Amino acid sequence: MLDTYAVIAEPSRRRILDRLLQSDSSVTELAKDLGLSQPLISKHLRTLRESGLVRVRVEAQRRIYSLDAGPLAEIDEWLSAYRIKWNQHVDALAEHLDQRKISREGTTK
Amino acid sequence: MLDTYAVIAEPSRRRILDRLLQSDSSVTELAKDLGLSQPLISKHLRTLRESGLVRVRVEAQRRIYSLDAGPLAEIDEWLSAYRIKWNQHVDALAEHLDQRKISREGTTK
DNA sequence: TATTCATATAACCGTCAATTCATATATGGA
DNA sequence: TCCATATATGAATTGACGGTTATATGAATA
Repeated sequence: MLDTYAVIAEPSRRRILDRLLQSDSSVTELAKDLGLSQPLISKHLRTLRESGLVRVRVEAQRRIYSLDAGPLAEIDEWLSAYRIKWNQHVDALAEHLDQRKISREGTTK
Repeated sequence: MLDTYAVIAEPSRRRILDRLLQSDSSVTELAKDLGLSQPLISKHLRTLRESGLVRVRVEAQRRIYSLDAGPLAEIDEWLSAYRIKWNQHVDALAEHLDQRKISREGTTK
């Protein structure tokens, strides 16, 4: 089973969470809203369920998924040790982004 | 190239960052402290470098790595939308506990 | 009951990252 | 110059994960 860090490393799963932040949703509704296949959504929801980030309730044939942000607190705690630091390094960040931009300008992608 | 979420999804890389939070360090020192092989540390450091989370300076034969927490701000921002949710959860829990407390206050027990 | 809707899951494939081993590069010191 | 130290990197392996297709399960409905 994936830990919370690995779970939110996946962009589609973050989109699912962002969507559930707005309102609870069924699987089909999520698939339609995010433009992803139903099996893929179901798979991601399984991962999210197993990591405790979403919960399900059954309504007739539908499964309604809702957000549980609790597990994200662990990451927030880990980040807190770094929060003091990044203000000190704003200049370095800007410089780094410039470097990345320059790197990408030579690529086909 | 991995994005910041993927970079910190790797436990060893988080350990490297945690280590660098204490003090700057050479590759060999990191390898020794974390009990990982030198090539592995170098590879993780490359990833961390490319994502802007660490910087290097050369001191004789050594490369001294230091932390740059800047990119973590992106994750912190993403989390901020959820922060209110787990506070709600905590509030709800606290309220629930308060209710129980109030209930008990009427009883002889 | 037959059918349709909603969801989960199995089987499979391709990709990609983590890890190890061996080696290259570069610096400092004898 | 020769050797040791410090680090990076290439090659190869392995395993895990995202995504698709096809199918199973089960509930609602005509």
